[in-house]
Amino acid sequence: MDRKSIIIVGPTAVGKTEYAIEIAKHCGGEIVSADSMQIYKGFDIGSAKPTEEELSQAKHHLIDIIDPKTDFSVAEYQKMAADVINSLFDRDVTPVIAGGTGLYVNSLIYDMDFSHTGKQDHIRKKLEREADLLGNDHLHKMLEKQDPEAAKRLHPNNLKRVIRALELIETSDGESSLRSFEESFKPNKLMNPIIIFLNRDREELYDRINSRVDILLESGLVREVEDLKDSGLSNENISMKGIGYKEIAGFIDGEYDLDHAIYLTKRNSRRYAKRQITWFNRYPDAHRFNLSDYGSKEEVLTYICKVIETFLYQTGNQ
RNA sequence: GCCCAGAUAGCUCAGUUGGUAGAGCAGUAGACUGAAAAUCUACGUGUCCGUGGUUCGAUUCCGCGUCUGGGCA
Repeated sequence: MDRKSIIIVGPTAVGKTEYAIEIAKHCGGEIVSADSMQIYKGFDIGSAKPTEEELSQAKHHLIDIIDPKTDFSVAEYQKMAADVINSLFDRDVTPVIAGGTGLYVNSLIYDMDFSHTGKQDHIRKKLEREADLLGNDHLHKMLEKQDPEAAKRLHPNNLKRVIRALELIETSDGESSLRSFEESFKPNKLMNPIIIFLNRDREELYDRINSRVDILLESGLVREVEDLKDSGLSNENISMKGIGYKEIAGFIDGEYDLDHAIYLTKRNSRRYAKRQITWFNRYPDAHRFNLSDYGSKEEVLTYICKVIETFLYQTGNQ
């Protein structure tokens, strides 16, 4: 039996959800989300989760399952996704992995190893304090002494990364170090994926992002953020750092007016889309589709499905 | 109609004692191994409103025009 999977990636608001559903229907697959916000319970409007109607059209996994008060990370995602994907393979169902979180997708298609030390809160806090007192360069110099390779890759101002690297050294007797992207560029042999990279002309994409933010507000985004805060979530929770959430939270806290919150949400979504495109541009084997080049959704789907069919019915020889 | 102020990057504006210009924001490009919707790095762009004059040289000074604010009638 071939263990083949389909991966749909692309920037926010490009239309991944609807295309993933069509593709899943077309090849009898089930959708596995690779989205770091849609995974949280209660983050419905701001993360643009699929609607009830969309959910009923294809089975979705890894959406709406994590308590937003807990700290979640790629490591957990990788494990959960692997379980889901394996169970789909067992049932001879094609996984259609869809989402915009590049690191999550990488954790599936590349051999990324998260078995070493996890997050170490006390060390992290200590180092953060040190950076505060002595400056970013100080921590970077510390890292340089103990792991020159990692230090070379990390800019001193990228505090989170520098701290993470030091955290690894402190907890593992210098054994493990922060590994580079290149080093882990080995494909995960269990996956055998075909990657579909959906994009649009920049101007059109930005128009879609801007008007989607307006729609999210009309659908009650402010209310959703208020409810989340009432339920005990604070701005410090990782889940609340999502675009649309942190900006509206600032408005609710009285830092600025709603118009400014909307402006920030739109701008940050645009910048995020830009970063996603940069990330997915690194996938050498991705099949790219610029949706702006086609007359209709049906037309694109014809082409996409053709590519997928060729892939699925190739006899696997891995 | 008269008086005053302004017109410079996509936007808001600074500046050039006359030698064709720079900040913020927007934008563009990139990095990424346990926060990733996070975090970090790098980079432009210009008929300096038009027109005539003074000048070796005008975006800068002067005249006229146009437009935009504000005031007075």
